[in-house]
Amino acid sequence: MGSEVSTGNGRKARGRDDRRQAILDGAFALFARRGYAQTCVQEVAQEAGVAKPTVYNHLHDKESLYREAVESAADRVGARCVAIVEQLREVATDGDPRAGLGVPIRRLSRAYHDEEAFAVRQLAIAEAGRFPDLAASVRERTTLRIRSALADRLARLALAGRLRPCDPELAAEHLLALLTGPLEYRPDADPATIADAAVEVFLRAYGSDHA
Amino acid sequence: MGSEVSTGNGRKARGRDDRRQAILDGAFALFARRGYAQTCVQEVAQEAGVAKPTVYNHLHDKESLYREAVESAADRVGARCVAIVEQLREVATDGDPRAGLGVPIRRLSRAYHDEEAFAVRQLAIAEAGRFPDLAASVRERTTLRIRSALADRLARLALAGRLRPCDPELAAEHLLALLTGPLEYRPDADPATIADAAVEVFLRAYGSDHA
Amino acid sequence: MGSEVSTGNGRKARGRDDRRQAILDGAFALFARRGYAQTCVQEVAQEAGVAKPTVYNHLHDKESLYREAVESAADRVGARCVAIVEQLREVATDGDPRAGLGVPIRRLSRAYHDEEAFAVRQLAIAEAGRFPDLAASVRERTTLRIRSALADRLARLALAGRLRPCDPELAAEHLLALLTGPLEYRPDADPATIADAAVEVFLRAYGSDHA
Amino acid sequence: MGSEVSTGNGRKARGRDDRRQAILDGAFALFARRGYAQTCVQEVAQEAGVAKPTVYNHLHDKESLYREAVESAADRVGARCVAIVEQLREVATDGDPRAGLGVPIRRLSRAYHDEEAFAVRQLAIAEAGRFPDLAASVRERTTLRIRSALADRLARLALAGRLRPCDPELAAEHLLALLTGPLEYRPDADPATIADAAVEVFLRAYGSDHA
DNA sequence: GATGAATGAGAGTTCATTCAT
DNA sequence: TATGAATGAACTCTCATTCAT
Repeated sequence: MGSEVSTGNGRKARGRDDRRQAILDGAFALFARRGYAQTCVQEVAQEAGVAKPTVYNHLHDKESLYREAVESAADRVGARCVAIVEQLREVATDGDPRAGLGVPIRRLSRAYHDEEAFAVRQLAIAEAGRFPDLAASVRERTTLRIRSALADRLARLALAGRLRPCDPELAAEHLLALLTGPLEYRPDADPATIADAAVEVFLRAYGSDHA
Repeated sequence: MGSEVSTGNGRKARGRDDRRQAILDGAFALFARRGYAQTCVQEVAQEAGVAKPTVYNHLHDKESLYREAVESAADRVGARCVAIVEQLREVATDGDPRAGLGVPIRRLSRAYHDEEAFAVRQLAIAEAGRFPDLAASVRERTTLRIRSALADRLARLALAGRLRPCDPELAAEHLLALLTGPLEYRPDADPATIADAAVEVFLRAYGSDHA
Repeated sequence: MGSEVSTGNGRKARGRDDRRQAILDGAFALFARRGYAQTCVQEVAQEAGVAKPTVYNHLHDKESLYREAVESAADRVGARCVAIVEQLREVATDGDPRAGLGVPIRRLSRAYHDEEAFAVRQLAIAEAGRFPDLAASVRERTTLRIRSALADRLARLALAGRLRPCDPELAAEHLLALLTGPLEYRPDADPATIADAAVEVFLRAYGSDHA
Repeated sequence: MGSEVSTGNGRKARGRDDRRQAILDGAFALFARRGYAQTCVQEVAQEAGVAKPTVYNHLHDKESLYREAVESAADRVGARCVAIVEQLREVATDGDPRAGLGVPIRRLSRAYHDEEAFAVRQLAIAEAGRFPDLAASVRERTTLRIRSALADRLARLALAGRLRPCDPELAAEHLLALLTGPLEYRPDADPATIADAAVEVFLRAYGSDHA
């Protein structure tokens, strides 16, 4: 309660931001379901329970609306995945790498292939013509951020002698590729199974010889 | 006389198909550059040097136009890649696998990541809302076909003892993933370099022990 | 204050309805002059002094526009004719029926054959293919309503012994047919003359014997 | 067989006319079902089993096609009705007019209200905007021709003292009106019943006093 | 700040009509 | 003469965006 009324300003501002976020979330859902051109601002307004001009008050035009909706969702997805990668921190530096990697990588695989993550990637690519830099922006917020966090962990493992010496950035790319690639071919496969096979292959290629 | 008739017919029929293909090719180029909604049929017609209704005579509506343009290009890309994979036939069954794989995989990497291939994948995903089955259709024509051809080659290599025993389908997926994944992170990287690293990792994981 | 509000609301609401009615009236005039297909929504908008989408805001599409324009005019025509028929109320129950019927039937004849009434009937029939129920709807609003009012009057006359006993519905149909029929053959004839002949024949057939 | 091959010219010419008439008949059926604008020349061609340009070879453009199709059907309808009216010739000049009129008028009623007759009247009115003189042309070919034939018969009856002296043209209009009018109000009524009531009323108004 | 109403611009689609064969 | 193919011209409808309240 205290926080609710802490300041008149705070409440208003929070209210504004909430409404803005509600619009963005509804917009993202609609864009994901129907694509940019099929989704009209009218519908976004309805979904958020406001009138059309209100949408224009918060997001200046349809393009901003799209961009911000996608980037906002990308941040969410990126944050989720990075949080999982960072759980590799302690567990993975000792013990059998296979055991240490297994569980987190499975979780990463699931998070990286859930509905929202797919939608973010799709929307970023779909309108590459209209938003030439959106794909890069989303990549920054998701893939690169995740790769970076993962490379950190792999570097520590290599330093600890649990992986053979390697370029950690490239190793991370390879691990993520092994995670993502097979789902291209079998969209209905179980991410966990894919993950286990990926770890297997990754360790055979990158594990230290005496492992 | 026979040749006259057949030529006459052939010319006509060929003429029709040529025009149709010209429309599809122009459409694909425009769709790739601007996306589905931004591209108007008028422009497609201009690009192909015909009038708008002619486009409608050959392809029933804008949606068919898109679908057929994308599928036609997908067939082209698939055929190119499969042809390269099939060059692995002779070279790869003897000698050092590294040497045998290196060149064709580099070529595959380039073919798999050229402009047209990118565009095909992008257009298939971009309008998943409007064409729910197009992505699958394109996957069938490109990725799955290529994976299948590659799995054939890898199976022969495994049989020849040049790879460790493995599920050739999964091995193919992994090799292709190692080829494709890193380009997601560094779109400007050199496909050849990527390819070499991919082969390196692949062989460390899948090569027979005494290699 | 109450009046202010109600006026304000009234003005707004009235303004909306006025604009809607203006669109319908303009549309009816154009449809009558050129037919459904020849009239484009653009012109309707111009005629009403609004922009094209405004027409679509008020009437959902061209078909609704047509239907509502015709039905609205039909209501007008029906109301006019019924009002005339109801003037038969007092005059016709005593005195010479010929004298009592003469004037109102002349007026009815004119009202039933004025430009708007013709147009309504024509537009209802013209697009019977596209609007299979419009003809019935218009008949309900005009002919049947008028017949019903006229049958009421004739029933009273029969009850008063001024007409021979008869089915008033059928008698009304016959009177109206005698009024309308001849104009089919001579569109330029004077409705009043036609009316007098109709009354003459009607009374010879339906008048009480001692008249 | 003889007539089939009587002359090469005859056959050809007959073939031409047959094809032309087939086109007109198909066109009339389609126009009746869908209206002028909804019917496209393509469909008319299909219905007649020829290619589109063939239609243009026989009938110069869509407007001629419509006009000629409607007029041709109008001639058919008019001829049928006139033939029936002319059966009044012998029967009606002696004996009870009621008996003499009854049957032919029933038949006329049916012929005047069959599907084709309705369609002809509808198509003539429907496109009054585009073909300002078509309604008059059709009226000439149907209503006026029938009225004229009927007036002839009624004149003979009057001359024979079986009807009171009257303007036969007007009397014919009135009889036809009594026949047609009630069907406006009850499209599903039985034409024969209507006809009987019409004859009843007509004779009460126009019958000679001592009948 | 939020809304109902209005609009300018533009796109897909259809069709009568004409060539070239 | 009959046709397959091509086209110019329209027209319906939609939508992002802006006023006035």
